[in-house]
Amino acid sequence: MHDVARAAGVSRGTVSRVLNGGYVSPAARDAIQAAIAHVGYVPNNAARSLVMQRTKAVGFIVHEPHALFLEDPNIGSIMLGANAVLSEADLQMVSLVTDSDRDIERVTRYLSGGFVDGAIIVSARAQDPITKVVTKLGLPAAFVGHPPDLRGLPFVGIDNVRSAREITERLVATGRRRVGMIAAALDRDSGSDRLTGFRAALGDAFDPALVAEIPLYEFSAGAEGMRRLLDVAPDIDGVFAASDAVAAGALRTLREAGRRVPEDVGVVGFDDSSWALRCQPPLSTVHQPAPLLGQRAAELVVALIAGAEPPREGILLDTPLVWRESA
Amino acid sequence: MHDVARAAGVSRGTVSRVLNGGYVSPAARDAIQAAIAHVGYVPNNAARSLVMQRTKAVGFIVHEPHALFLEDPNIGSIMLGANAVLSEADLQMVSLVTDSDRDIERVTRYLSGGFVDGAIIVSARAQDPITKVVTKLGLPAAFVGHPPDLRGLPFVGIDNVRSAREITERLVATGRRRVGMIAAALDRDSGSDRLTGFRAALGDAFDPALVAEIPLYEFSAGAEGMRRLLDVAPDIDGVFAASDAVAAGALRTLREAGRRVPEDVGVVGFDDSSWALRCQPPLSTVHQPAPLLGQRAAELVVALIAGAEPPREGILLDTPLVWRESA
DNA sequence: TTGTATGCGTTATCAC
DNA sequence: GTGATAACGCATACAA
Repeated sequence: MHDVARAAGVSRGTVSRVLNGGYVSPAARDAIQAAIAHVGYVPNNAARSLVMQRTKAVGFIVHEPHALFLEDPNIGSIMLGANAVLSEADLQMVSLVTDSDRDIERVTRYLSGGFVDGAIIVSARAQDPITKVVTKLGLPAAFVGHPPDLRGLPFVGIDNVRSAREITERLVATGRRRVGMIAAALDRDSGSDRLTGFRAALGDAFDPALVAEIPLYEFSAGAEGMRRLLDVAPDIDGVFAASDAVAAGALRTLREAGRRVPEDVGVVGFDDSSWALRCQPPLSTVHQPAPLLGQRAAELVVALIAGAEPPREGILLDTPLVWRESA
Repeated sequence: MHDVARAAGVSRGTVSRVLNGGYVSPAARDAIQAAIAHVGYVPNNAARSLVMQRTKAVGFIVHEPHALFLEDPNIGSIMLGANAVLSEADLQMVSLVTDSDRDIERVTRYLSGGFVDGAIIVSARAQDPITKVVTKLGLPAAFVGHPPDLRGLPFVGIDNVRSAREITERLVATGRRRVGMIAAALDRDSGSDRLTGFRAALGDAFDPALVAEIPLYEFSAGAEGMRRLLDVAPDIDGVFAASDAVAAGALRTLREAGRRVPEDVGVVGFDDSSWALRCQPPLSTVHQPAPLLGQRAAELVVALIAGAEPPREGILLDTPLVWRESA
């Protein structure tokens, strides 16, 4: 900047003013802009954030061991949704992957070090180091997903229990007698909530034997889960898969077993991701508004950064059923 | 920090020394650490980078309009590979998504503003704003993929021409007479190179009519491409799909058309992504070492940041064929 | 309208 | 070993 000021024959203060839009004469402005272009000057963000106390950057963190970046079709959409509104607010979204404990430790340092003005955090827990540092620092943050122990912090999510109950009821309404579930990720709230909803829908008809548990929302695990279901209940005629990817796996197993879908067995999924349309037949499923989740979360942090009061309670988004041909 | 110094009864300089590991008496050290814990002090990165002239952060940029984060199964693996080595070097990887022209402009500002010490850039072009700013600033950077116009800049990639030629030759060697290609993303070097390799493998037997062009590496586009191939050449008995996702789409079309794979027509893909094993039958394909790509690129920037000379030429990684049951 | 001076929170170079 | 003090590059209140 010193160079620019000298080249333009003005003081550094004036240069700063044209950069930030203050009072400056047209003549000086022109000279300075020419000088800027000439010396190829770029302002130093570190210095700027030091004095401004803000970076115009917002962190996007998926706090999940071994980044399910690769697995979960929703994450990407959430990211893009968040980025859209952050971008509109001229905030740079920086996404931080936490693939190991060491990463988590470094990310917390990054957050607390003042590199970002706020953060969006996907799938966190209250006892997480990241959640802790956020609350401790009072960093403007919004969470996506709502683990039971996170109440009190601003979040946006969906009602997994209710969605699961609704789609199960709809499945039952197609006349199924023996309906089971491939339940995934029971250690996460999304997974256990979906099972809860399924159970609620069935009421007395619920049969624990008809629940196949798998660790993750994965295609291959879904195929395996369906195999187990078929073993314990060859007469099964309805299946609620905990996600579309899981449902796709189930479909594969059913085809291999010679069962027709939806004639012999009805299958429903969850997410309404690209899997749903890619399946044969296309899946009936719960629409999860992933991009909207990201948008709302971003709007939250933007408001928080602007000084707004954190909302008293979380935001729950609608999850309409989309009925296709698999049930 | 002022608070810490006062609470511990020392000067700020001494506090800084225990943080960075300098000579300091055990007594003072203990007092300071206690004070740090007590006031909940966290160092300010902005101030630190301002004086240190480094941030210990590296940008990871996928420079592709409308982030193919969602589409490309490789990106995630490249990211994780890169993060692994950056993490090892205690560097924070921050990934920047460019989903619009506005994003691109903001990301260039972010890069030039000194928020990162280096960058890894996936699928860039020489005339890109991002590439330009990188070269102009002399920012330590490594590119993944090697568009023809990028020579001179450090990169790591694979030999698409050769890989495509090899797998096509292998496909022909299974006795196929009429082999076609579903060529995707011909506007990108990866896409056009794979077509070039395919053509080279076939030599005189190459028939332009047997090339179906699709815009992106997508399942549904693959299904559509296969449909077109079947129209122009019902007797087709071999297909090279430009990616596994494309091949998966082709498989769907073939099944719908009543063709058996590999009996009636042999199909091969590219990437060796999760699609390959998910297909029925599992795909023969070209293994693309995505995580390694990320690792090597990260190693490059780490070396560059440490002051190493940029390598004279790019690094090309091996792409072994993996032969399964689809051909 | 513009120049000057001060401070943002650290590290690093000195003397002590 | 430790305490002052000068940068680092910028924004801004104040003076001119």
